[in-house]
Amino acid sequence: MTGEIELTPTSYIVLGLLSFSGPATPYDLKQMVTATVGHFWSLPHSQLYAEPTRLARAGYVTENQEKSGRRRKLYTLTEPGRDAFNEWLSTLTPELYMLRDLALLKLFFGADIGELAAVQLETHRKRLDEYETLHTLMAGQKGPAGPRLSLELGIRHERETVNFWAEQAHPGKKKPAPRPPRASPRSG
Amino acid sequence: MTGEIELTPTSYIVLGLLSFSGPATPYDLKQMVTATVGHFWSLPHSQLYAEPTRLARAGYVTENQEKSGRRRKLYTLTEPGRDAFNEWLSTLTPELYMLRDLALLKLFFGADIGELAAVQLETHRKRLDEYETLHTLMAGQKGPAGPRLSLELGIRHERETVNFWAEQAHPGKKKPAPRPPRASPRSG
DNA sequence: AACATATCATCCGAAACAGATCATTGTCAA
DNA sequence: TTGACAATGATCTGTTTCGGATGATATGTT
Repeated sequence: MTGEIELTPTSYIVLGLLSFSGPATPYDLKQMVTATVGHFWSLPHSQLYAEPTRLARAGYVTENQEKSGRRRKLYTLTEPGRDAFNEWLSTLTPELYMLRDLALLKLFFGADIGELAAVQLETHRKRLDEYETLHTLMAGQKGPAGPRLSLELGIRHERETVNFWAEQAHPGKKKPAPRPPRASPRSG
Repeated sequence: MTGEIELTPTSYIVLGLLSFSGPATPYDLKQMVTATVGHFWSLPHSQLYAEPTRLARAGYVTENQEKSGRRRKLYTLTEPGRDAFNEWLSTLTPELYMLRDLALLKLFFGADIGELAAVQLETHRKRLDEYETLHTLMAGQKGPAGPRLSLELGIRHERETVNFWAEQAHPGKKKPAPRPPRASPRSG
C-alpha cells in the first residue's frame, strides 16, 4: 500500500507530531503545531485536515472516524509511517532555509526606514519575549534537546533582528553607524 | 480598469523592479530577481511570466509583444501601477517574517545533531561568504540604502546561523555549552 | 427551552509551485 | 552554408497550497 504519494514537509510534521503524541485528531494536531513548530514553519490549519487523509490513503497512518457527533477522525501512526519519518530524520539536508520577510522587501525597495523600524522593532521584541519566556520554562524540564535547541536558534535570529531594527530606529546609538558587518569573532 | 485583482507580494516585487529598471521582459525580471530579492524571497521563474499578465489585466502595467521572433513581452509600469506600489511601500507592516527551515524542523524532531550541523555549517558558510563579497562590492558604489541594508540583515542572520551550527558541531569550544542564550554579546 | 459562544470540520476558488516542454537564436565545425 | 548542438527565452500543465468561508456540533447561561 505504502509509498504512492510524495511526502512533503507538511507530511513529516504530521508524522512527527503523531510519533510524539500518539493518536490524534486534526484539531489536536493544529494545537500542537501552534504550540511548537508553528513558530518556524507556519501552515494553514486546513492542511491538517487534508494532509492526514492523504497520508492515510498511502498507508502511513490509519484513520478512525467517530460514528456520531463531530465525527472526529483519529489518526494513528503505522509502522511504515514511523519508518518513513525516521528515514527522513536521518537524511542530510544541505538546503538552506527560506525566508520571506515583507519588511525586508519594503526596506529593499526604499520604504521609510524610521517607520518600518519602529513597527518591526515592536513586534519582534514581543516575539523575542515570548520565546525567552518559553525558553526559561523549558529549561526547567527534562526531555529531548531538539525542541530547546531549535528555540535557541529562533531566539538568536530574533535577537539579531531586534538589534538591527533598533539601530535603524535610533541611528547613532552604541554602534555609531550600521557599518559593513565584518567577519565573526568566534565560530571560525 | 485598475483594481480588479488582489496584489500579492509577488505583484509588488514585479511592480517594484519595473519601477527601478524601467520597461522589462519577464526574462529581465527573472535576472533581476535572482540578483536581488531572490536572496530573501524566492519564487519560481514561471511566476514572472504569469504575474505580469495578471497585472496587465488590471491595468497596473502595459504589455507590448514583439511581432516576430521570440515574441517577447515588454512590460511597462503605468501610473496606477506606480501608485499602488508606492502606497504599499508606505504602509506599515507589523507582520513578522516567515521562516521555513528544513534543518530546524529536523532538529526539532530529534535528528542527529552532529550530522545536521556539519552539513548546515558548510552551506551556510558558503552563503555567508557570498553575501559578504556582495556587500563589499556594494559598499563601493552609491545608490539607495535599501538594498544594502537588507543585505546587512541577511548577513547577520547568516552569521548567527553559522555560529549556532558551529557550536552544535563542536560542542564545548569557546562557549562551553549551548546554554540558554542570554542578552546579546556584541552588536547590541 | 432559547440563546450565545466556543469548538471542531470541511469546502472551495484563486494562486503558487515545480518542472517539463517548446521555440528561437547563436556558434562553430564540416 | 548548412546542420548540429548548446544556450537562451517563453509558455504550459497538473498538483498543492493558501487562506478564508461556511457550517455543524458542543457547552454554558439565563
